[in-house]
Amino acid sequence: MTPEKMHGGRRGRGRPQSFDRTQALCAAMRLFWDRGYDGTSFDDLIATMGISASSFYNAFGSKEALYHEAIDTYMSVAGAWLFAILNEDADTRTVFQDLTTAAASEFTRDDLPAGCMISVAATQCSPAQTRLRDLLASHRTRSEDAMADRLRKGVEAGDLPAGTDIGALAAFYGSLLRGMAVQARDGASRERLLEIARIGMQAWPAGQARSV
Amino acid sequence: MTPEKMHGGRRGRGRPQSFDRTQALCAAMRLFWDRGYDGTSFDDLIATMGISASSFYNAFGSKEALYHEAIDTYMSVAGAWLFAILNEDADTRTVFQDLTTAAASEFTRDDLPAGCMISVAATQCSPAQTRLRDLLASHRTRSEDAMADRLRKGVEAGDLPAGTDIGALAAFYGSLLRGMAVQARDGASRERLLEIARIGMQAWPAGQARSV
DNA sequence: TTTTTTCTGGTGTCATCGCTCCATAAATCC
DNA sequence: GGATTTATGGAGCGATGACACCAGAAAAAA
Repeated sequence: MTPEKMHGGRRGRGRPQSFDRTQALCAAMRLFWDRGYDGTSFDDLIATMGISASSFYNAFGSKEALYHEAIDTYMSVAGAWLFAILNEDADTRTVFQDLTTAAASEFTRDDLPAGCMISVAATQCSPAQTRLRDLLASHRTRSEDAMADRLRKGVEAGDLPAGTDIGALAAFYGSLLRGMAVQARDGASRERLLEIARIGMQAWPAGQARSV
Repeated sequence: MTPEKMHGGRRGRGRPQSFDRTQALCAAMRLFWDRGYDGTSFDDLIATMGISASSFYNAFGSKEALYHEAIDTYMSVAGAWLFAILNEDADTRTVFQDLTTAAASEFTRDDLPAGCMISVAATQCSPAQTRLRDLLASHRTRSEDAMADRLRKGVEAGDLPAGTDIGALAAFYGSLLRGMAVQARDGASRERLLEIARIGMQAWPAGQARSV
């Protein structure tokens, strides 16, 4: 085990890295986000990250290891809004309203690639990438489970009818978010995504005031 | 221009093909459907199709040309249910109800790959595949436009309120279908997809009886 | 300064990918 | 049957992908 490649601690003995690891990782994340795993070549990566092949290999181990790190970074940084909103202290309906509208905004930021890095990744891939596919699918499941948990709390709090099908409702909003991610990648505007979000909230259980 | 590689007419002059072109095309379609364009290699293709490299190249021209043919085949065969339902002579709400439930069934057939070949394809790809990405995106747009057209007829027929935002509603159901396609690829059951479809129909405009 | 430890650029390697060429086999037309 | 036309199998090609190695450079520790 190497001693974690000096995390800020900066007390290694030899020559220090000439590049910012975090920054390089972020650059890689954006590239993977935009082009997917297969669509991003080794050469693209080191060019974008501004480092040499050996530095790359030395600092990140392999393309696949870097992808894992990029996913983790995405989950804890760029995709953190989802879990943050699910932990909001608000009415359950409000939480999901915020969730869908935030998705519309986050999927169309002009400082980041469109859509979501996880939502649609590795749904079609070669048998050699089964591990990657499973990883991505598990992340999707995790997001959906988090939504289900929040819905369950909503039922307990009386925000939702007792008989509400938690799993189905979470799957519905999960589907909607993933569909919105595809739309975003196809170039849909933020306004269009907000309209989709608004209509999606019309499906919220039990009688609300409705309008179209 | 070669004379269309003898379509059934069987009146070419030289040695006849030893394989069924349509059947080989179908096999290729399934492989592309399952693994995507990048995830499907030349060798995978000719192995599955049961032909040699030169036969492949002779009969289909290139991997990309074959992909185009596979997409066309999908649209006119495996994905035909969508347009068929949109042309049904029924109440607009019924049409969309049928659409979403049919999607649940079609996305989980046990004789075909899960999900949809078009919905989620090439959303993340290398710059070299911009053409492919645009092609897929245009197919998605076409499906959504077809839904919008049907909704417009619904407004004209009085099935929907005059002020209905056609584009937004079509985008909503487009998103839902694409999300369902991802769920299907991740292994969601037909029942789960039907639940998603059912909830999606709760978002239908104007006061319907509602229950969860 | 010397030693030690680590980073860095450049080059090389091995596999795979999509594709092509060529000699040959198998049909049809005369 | 002979000529013509087309398909087939097999070998191989150039490009690219991901990775590995090595000699040298640079900084901390002694």
